[in-house]
Amino acid sequence: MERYDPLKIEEKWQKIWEKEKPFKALEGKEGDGRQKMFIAEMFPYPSGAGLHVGHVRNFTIVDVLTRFYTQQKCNVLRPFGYDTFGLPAENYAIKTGVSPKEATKTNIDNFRKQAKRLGYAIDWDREINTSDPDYYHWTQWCFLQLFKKGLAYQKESYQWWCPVDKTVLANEQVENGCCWRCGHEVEKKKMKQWFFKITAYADELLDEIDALDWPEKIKTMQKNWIGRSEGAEIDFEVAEKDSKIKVFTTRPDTLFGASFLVLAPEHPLISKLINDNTKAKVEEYCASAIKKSEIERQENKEKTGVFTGSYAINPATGEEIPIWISDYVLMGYGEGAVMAVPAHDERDFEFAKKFDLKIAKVIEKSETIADDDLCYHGEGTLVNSGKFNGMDSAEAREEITNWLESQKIGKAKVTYKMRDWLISRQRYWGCPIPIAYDKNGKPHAIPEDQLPVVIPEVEDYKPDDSGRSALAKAKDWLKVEINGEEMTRETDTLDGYACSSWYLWRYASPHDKKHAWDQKAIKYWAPTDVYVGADHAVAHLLYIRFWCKFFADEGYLPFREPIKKLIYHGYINAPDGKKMSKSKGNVIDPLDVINDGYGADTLRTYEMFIGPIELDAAWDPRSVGGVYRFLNRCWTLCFDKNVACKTSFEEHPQSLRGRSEDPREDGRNERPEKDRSSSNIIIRNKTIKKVTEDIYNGNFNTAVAALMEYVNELYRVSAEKADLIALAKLLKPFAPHLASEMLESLKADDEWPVWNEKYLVADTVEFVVQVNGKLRAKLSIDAKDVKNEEKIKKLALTEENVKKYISGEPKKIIIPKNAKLINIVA
RNA sequence: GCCCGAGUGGCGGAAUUGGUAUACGCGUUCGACUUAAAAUCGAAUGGAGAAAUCCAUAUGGGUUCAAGUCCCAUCUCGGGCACCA
Repeated sequence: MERYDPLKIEEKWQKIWEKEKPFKALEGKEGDGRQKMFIAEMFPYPSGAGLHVGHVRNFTIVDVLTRFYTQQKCNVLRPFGYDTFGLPAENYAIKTGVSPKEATKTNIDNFRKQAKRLGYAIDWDREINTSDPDYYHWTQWCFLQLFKKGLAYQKESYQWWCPVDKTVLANEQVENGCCWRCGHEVEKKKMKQWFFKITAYADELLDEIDALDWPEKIKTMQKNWIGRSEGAEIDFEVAEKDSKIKVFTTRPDTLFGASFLVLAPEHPLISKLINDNTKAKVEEYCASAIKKSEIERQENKEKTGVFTGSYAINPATGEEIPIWISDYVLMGYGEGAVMAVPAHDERDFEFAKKFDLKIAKVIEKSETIADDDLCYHGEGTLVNSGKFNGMDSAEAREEITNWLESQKIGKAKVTYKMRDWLISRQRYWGCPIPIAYDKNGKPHAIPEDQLPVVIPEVEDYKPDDSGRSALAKAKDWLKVEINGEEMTRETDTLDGYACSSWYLWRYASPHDKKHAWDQKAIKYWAPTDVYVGADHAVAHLLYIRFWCKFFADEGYLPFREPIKKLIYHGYINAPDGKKMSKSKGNVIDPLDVINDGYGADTLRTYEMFIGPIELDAAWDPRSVGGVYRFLNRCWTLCFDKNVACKTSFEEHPQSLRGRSEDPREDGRNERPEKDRSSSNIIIRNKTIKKVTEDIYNGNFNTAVAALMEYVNELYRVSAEKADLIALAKLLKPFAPHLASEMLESLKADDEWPVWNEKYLVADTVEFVVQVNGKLRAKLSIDAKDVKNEEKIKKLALTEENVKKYISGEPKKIIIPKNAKLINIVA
C-alpha cells in the first residue's frame, strides 16, 4: 500500500480544480431548478504577512458549507475578494516608497496562491478588489446616490482626530479613547467633514434585528449601539433673555424636581448666557473641557463645571433655576443640554452636592423598596408636583408630556445613542469622494459619466497636519471642470467601511461595466444566505444593513436585510492562550503547518475540530497530530485492503452502487456477513444523520468527532465499500483532497448521502433501569418491545440489582417518551 | 457601574434541551510489531475502594420520579458599553 502523502495528492487535486473550475456558480438557465446558496466570508485585508490561522478558520467554515451544499446539488455562489484600502498599505508606502497599488497587487497574488493551496472551492472568476478603479467607480456611484438624497452631507463639528495617522475617525473606530489602527490617544478637532445619515434608519435598523438569524450577542450589541430611548423634549425659557434651551429627558415625570440646567461645553447658546463676571471663567472651562482627551475624561469622573450667570424658568414650577456648564453633558446626544433632577439622577446628584445646588424630591418610592440612597432613580409616586401629585411615575411620564404638548413647550421624543457615520478620511489610499467645490466652496457631485475619480499618483504619500490628504499634492488632478465651471476636487477619501458596505452585491455581477450590480443577477443571488466572520459586530454589520435599506428604498435592491444567517466565529490564539502577534513571536503560520507534511486537509479539519466555532480556541500542535492520525486512518481504511474490506468488494455487487442502503432484503440474508452488515448499516446511517445535522447547525467540531467515531467503529467491525463511500462523501467538506482521492478509487460520485430513519434502530435496544433516579441495571429489549411498557416494567422488576433497592410495592414507575429509560420510585 | 455570555477529568471539549455525565481528540500508562527507534495496531485512563458501592459538572440552597441542563443567592473568568440625561 502507498502511504498517505497529503502533499502529493493535494497538488494533484488542486491542479484538477484549477483546470476544470468545478466551483463556478451557474448563471441563468444553467442554475434553474437548483436551490441557490450564496455563501461568503468577510473578505480579508490582504496583508503582507499572508494568510494566518484566523483566516483559515474563517475561510474553512465557508468552504465546508460550500462543499456541503454543492454536494447536495445546490447552485452555490462562493466568491472571494480583497478589502484593500487602508492604512497598512499606505504606511508601508510611506516607509518604502513602494506605491500602495503595487504592494496591494503583490499581497493579493500571495493571498490567492495561499488560498488555492488550501483547496478552497472558490469561483475564481468573481474576484473583486476594492481598490480597483472598476470597483471603486461604483463605490463612488453609491456615494452619489446617498448625496442626491441628502444622506451624505457635510457638517462642521468636533471629531476624533488621530495625531499619528493624521485623520479623523468614526466613533466606531475609537477604542477606549485610542485609534483602532495605531493605538495612539485620539484628540478632538473641529473640522468640516462628510457624514452618512445612518440615523435616518435608526428605527428600522433596530426593529428588524430580532428577526435575523444572527447570534444573539451581535444583535444585542447592535441594539445597545443604536441605543433607543423614549422621553420628551422640553423648552426652558431663559430668564430676561429672548432665548430657549431645549433639553431631552427620559424622565419628564421628574420635571418638578428640575432645579438647574446643565449644558455641554460645546453648546452653541453659551455665548449668549454669559455676562462680564462669568465670561472669563466660562470660556476657560469650555476650552479646557473640549481639549480633554477621552482618556482624561474617563480617568477623572469627578464632576466639574461652571455657572453661566443666567437662569432658566422651570415651566412646571415657574421657578428660576441656574444654568450651568459641565463636561458630563455630551453635545452629541439629545440636545446637548439636560434638566438636572438631583434627587432622582445619580450624576445630577453628584453635581448638586459638589456645587451646593438645590435638591428637590418629587418621587416617593414605595415602602417595600429598601433603598436608603439619598438619590432614588426608580419608579414611585409623584410628590411636590402640583396637580400630578399621587400619580404613578410611569403614568405621570405620559401625563406631563401631554401637558407639555398642550402648552406647546415640549413633546414626546425618541433619541438614539448612535450618531451619524463620519466617512471623511484625510488619507491617500482610499476611495476618493466624488465631489468638487466651486469658487464659493459649495460642494457639487462629480457627474456619473465622469466616474471613476481615479486616485492620482503622487511623489510623497505622507499626510501632514494641514488636515488634507496627500491627494492635495496632485495639483493637476485637483482641477476639474463640471458643466463648464472650474472646480476643485475634494481631497478626503472614504472610510474603508464604505467600500465593504456593498461588496456582497458586486459578487452577483463582478464585471458589470454599466452598473454597480445587475438587477437580474442580484434578484437571483442575493441576499447572502450565510455570511461568516469575526470582529466588526457593530460597524461593518450595521453599515451594510443601512446601505441595504437605502438601496432598497431607491429601488436597486429587492430585499431590506442583506444577510440571512450570520456565523460569527472566535479567534485562534497561540498555544499559551495569548493573542498571536509578531512581537511576541508566537504566530503559527498555516503554510508552515501544511509544508511540515501535515497538508491542507489536516489543517482544515483540525481548525474545524478545535472547538465550538463561536469560541476562541488555543492552537494545540499535538492535536494537529491527532487529526493527521485520523486522516491517515481514513486513508489506510480505504487503500490498505488488509484492513478494509476483508471481504472483497466483488462479493457485494449491490453495495458497489454505494447509494443503496437496503442491500439485505433480497433473500441473501443467510450470508455469514449478515450481522456484521446490519451493524454497518446502522452506524453508517447514524453517522450520515449526525454529520449532516451538525453541519446544518454549524457544529463542525462534533461533525468531525462523529467521523472519527465512525472510522474507529469501521476498524472494529471492518468496512464495506458502502461505508468507505459514505465516509469519503461526508469527509469531503473538511478534507476535500483526501476524500476526492478516496472517491476516485472507489469509483463513486460525491453526492451527499441520505440516511434512512428505519436503519437507525438496532434489533435490540438498551434500556436503563433506575431506582430513585440512580442507575441500577441495564436491560436489553427487543426493538419490537420498546413501546411495551408492561413487559419492560416486568423485566426491570425481576433484575436482582433492582430488587435489592426496593422493599414492597414501588410507589411509581416512570418511562419517559423520549428516553430509553425506566425509573422506579421505591 | 450597567448589559450580555460562560464555569464539566491532567488539557481542548461532548451530552438528543430535564432522562445512562465525561463522546471525540490530546496527554499519560501498559502491551504487540521492530535489532532499535519512529510510525502503526490493541488495551486502560474522573476520584476513592479488593469489591459491592459511594463521591464528583464553580459554591450554597430550591423545584422534580429524575438537574451539568430549570429557579434563587454567591464567587470567578471572558466580552460589550461606559457620565447617553
